[in-house]
Amino acid sequence: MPELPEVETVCRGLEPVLVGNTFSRVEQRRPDLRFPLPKRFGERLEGRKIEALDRRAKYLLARLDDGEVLVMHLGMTGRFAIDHAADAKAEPRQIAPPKHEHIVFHLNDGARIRYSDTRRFGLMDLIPGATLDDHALFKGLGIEPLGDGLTPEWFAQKLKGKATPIKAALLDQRLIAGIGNIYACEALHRAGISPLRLAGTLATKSGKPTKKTEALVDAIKAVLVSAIKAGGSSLRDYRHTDGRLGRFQHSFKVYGRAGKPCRKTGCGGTIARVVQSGRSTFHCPACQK
DNA sequence: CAGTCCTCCTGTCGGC
DNA sequence: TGCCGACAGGAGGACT
Repeated sequence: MPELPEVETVCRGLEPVLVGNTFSRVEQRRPDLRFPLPKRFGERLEGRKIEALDRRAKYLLARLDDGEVLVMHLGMTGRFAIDHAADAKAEPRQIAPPKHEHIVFHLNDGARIRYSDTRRFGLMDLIPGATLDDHALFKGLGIEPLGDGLTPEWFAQKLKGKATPIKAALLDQRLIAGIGNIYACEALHRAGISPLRLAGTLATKSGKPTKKTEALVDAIKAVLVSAIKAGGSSLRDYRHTDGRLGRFQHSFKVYGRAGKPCRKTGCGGTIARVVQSGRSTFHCPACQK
């Protein structure tokens, strides 16, 4: 579910509540999400002040005052909801928590942050900040698509000789980190590139960028920036931390639009759905080459 | 090594 | 209605 724009939106929603605040108590209702939660997870968080909240790829990183980092990933269905201090106080104690609400962070000022995750593909871990980059989750993670590193020259060099379809390359978090199924489809449509095209054909033999490489780099950045501005995309589970829905799903040109007309001006094509490496790809065969 | 497929888990939706 | 299969935003790990 949540790809870079959704995680970024969640990060911006949590930041003003978390940063400068201190965990007073953590309710942990099951021992694991996708992986076992760290030993003594709650106790290790209690009393810790949150100094900063960052996003890396699709991960949220809460920097704690003891040098540890609370790493959080939303998987497919992870969701944070904030109860501000006044609301948390006003509401009577719940009789039974919602079925898939697994973790509740209580903060010193009385606010609560509730994490729910139906499918439990999310993860949380506590990792020393100094070793974060060497941790298995982050070692080998690719560059940020909205950073300075993503240039046509860099991308062409990476794609050179690749025999995999460009759609799969966009989903490979070891190259560019943060793009998921929706934004891979949307970026390719925006760039006029077929998702079936082999990645290596987006560079010259010597690894130089082509017009297509440039178009794709521009499209990736543009679609992610637009989606962040719209507060992400809401399909099934994704919500802002205040419960609002994202709006970018209304701007989809291809995702989820199989059988509908292509929205590119003057194209006249029909959006098709194909399956690539087990996942749905939406594209317009008429204008994506 | 590169590339592909399966799997974790729960819920929903469409077809018969 | 009920049952069954397909599918859903991710990504680690096991294959070939």
